[in-house]
Amino acid sequence: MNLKQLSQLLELSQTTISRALNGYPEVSEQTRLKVVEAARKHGYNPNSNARKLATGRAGSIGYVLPVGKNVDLDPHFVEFLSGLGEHALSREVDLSLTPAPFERETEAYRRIATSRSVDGVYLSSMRNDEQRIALVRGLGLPFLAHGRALAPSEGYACVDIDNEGAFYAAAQLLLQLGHRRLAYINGDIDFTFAVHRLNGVRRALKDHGLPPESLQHHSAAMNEDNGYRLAMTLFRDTDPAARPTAVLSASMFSTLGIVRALNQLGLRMPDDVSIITHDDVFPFLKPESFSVPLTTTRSSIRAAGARICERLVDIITGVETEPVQEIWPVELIVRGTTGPVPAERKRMRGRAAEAAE
Amino acid sequence: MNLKQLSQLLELSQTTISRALNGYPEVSEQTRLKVVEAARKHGYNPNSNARKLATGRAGSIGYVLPVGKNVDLDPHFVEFLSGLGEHALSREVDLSLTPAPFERETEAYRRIATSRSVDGVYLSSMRNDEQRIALVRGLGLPFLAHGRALAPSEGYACVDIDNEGAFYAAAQLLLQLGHRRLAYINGDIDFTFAVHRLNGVRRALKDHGLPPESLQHHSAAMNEDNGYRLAMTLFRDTDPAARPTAVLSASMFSTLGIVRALNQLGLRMPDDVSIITHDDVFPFLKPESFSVPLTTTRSSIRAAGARICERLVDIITGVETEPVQEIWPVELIVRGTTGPVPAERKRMRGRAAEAAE
DNA sequence: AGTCTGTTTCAAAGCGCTTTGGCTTGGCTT
DNA sequence: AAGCCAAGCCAAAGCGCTTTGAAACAGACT
Repeated sequence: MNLKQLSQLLELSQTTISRALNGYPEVSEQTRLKVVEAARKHGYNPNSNARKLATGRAGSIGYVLPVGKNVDLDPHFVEFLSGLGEHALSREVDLSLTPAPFERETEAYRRIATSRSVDGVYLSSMRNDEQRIALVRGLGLPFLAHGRALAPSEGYACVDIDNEGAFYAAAQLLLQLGHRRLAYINGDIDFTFAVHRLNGVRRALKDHGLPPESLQHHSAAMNEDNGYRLAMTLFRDTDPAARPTAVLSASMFSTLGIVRALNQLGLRMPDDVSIITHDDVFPFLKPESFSVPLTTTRSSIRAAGARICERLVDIITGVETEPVQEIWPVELIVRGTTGPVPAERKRMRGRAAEAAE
Repeated sequence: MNLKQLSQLLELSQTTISRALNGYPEVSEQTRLKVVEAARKHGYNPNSNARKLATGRAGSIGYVLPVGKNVDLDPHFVEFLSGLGEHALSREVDLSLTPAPFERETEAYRRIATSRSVDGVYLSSMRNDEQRIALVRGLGLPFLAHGRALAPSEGYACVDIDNEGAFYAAAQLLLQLGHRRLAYINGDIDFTFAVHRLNGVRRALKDHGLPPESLQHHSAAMNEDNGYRLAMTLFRDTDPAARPTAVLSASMFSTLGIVRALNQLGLRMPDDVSIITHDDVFPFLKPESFSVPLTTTRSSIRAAGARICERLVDIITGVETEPVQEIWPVELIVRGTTGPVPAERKRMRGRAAEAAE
């Protein structure tokens, strides 16, 4: 059933049917009702490709899906997608994923843009040497970034969290608890979020008058393996006197591994080691689900997905005109894995003992 | 730059250009070269919507994304997506996600079908009361199911793993190790995979002449929380003599929780409790990444994604005509969490002691 | 020279929708 | 009675591509 057939059936012009269904005012309420009813009854739906061609609007937002034998779509993506979908629903937009290996990414964006298959794209996993902003802008493709680039640092729309602020606050808490030797098990430093977070930690150290050497920084993909491996290096292979007393972790996955290493080495949280982890709010892995509930910096990646969909649609439809950089604050939630530095703890126990005598 | 402009530029008809670019034989090699070169140079890409309209092919496969405030897109999906994308790449198909809340799912499929926005869909998370197969078939929408329905049990194309066989083998191993009281922490029993797995476990028990009561079966969404909660119920709240000595777990996420509970209760694997888990092969959470490496049944959900994309394209293009049900075998991989039943273990230690005297 | 065959090109007709511009109609003003 | 306006409808022209059917041309064969 197409428009022509329906129009013949109703003995009305295609124009009228189209207008009736799309809510234009030039059609009487009476005919509109008749049309809508008939369309429902005969299961008529406009052919989306014809409509797209006629309007020039695709009604969908695009994403270039990085794929390849060794590329893992990480769970952050699906959580983000969840949020995006949640909002997409209310705006009736679809999501079009174009798989592309890293080396053909540019080509993929180019194709998306010139073939007009989507109205706009969102970019995520921003890198330090980010090329895509210039690319899609040059292609005239509306876009919204999840995260920020280092350069250009302004002049484009984005949604990001205050990574630097979050890790500044986290490091500050540890410093206030007396910790003087910190470790940070960061994500891949090629990504800007990792850079921002590191900046936050370093700034906190500096503000406390500590030298850069008081931080041991490791950067690697955020997964259990790396968390375990790096924690083992930190705590097994180093001089106990030089060991960090607190660890910042960029992800709950890394932390799974860190906790495993600590357990294996017989180190306890927070008595021997304090931990603060960034929590992206995964429904399937919660900070409370650890042997000791994790102290975390928290920001829902899903909420970001929903917001990004919302704003991207606004950008596409021209509601949002100026490129605004929206930076979300991040909560620091203290649970069980943060405590006074061991020496301090000992001293306090000592005092308590004295008092008891 | 569109076809018309390019044709004027080259002083050739649109027909010739179109044919040259699409590899039809009716155009001389010389002009083809000229056309291809000019297209590349001017960055011409056919408008995808116009092409879709003209050909009637969408060049993309669809998926109805379940969303809603309380619906979690689980990590299985993203892994699956990874595989799908990997293959989609080589076939130049896109992936179109249509978000829909559960109660409007039917409507979403209907809309997808009548609007011809995709060439076919894949269905996943098959339920016991599966309605979608009849629905999409009725709509004339080519499809491929990931997993099987209970009814209809045949007559449609699917890719599934041998869930029953896998859990039969897993239960059998435990029984051979002397375990007589098993627990199975299953996924949501509304899904067919959970039913198949339960069938496998029950069949193994029966084949060993054990009564149904020797299995404690719990069904819940597969996450850390539920794993922890159910394991606590099994091991803390029950009479030690009636406690299961081995646990089957449907997912690594559940197992994270189970292991946490066991740790907390001071029970050790495999000395006190044996565990076998199903492993979907997540890159970010591996069976080796547990305090004791997990014995697992293994099947890559990512590989399934790739295969499903491949077959769905075949189905759409008419290469695959008969609906084949492809059932993949599942490996059982013995690692550290499976051992003899505690009593047996004690007896063996007793023997060893006797022998030593 | 005339016919035939095969190659290469083209004009034009869709695909199914939206949208422009114009046409009727009836009611209202002057 | 003539003129005007808004409301409601329509025919037709796109949107940018593919594909059909026909034409033009060259070379080969009578």
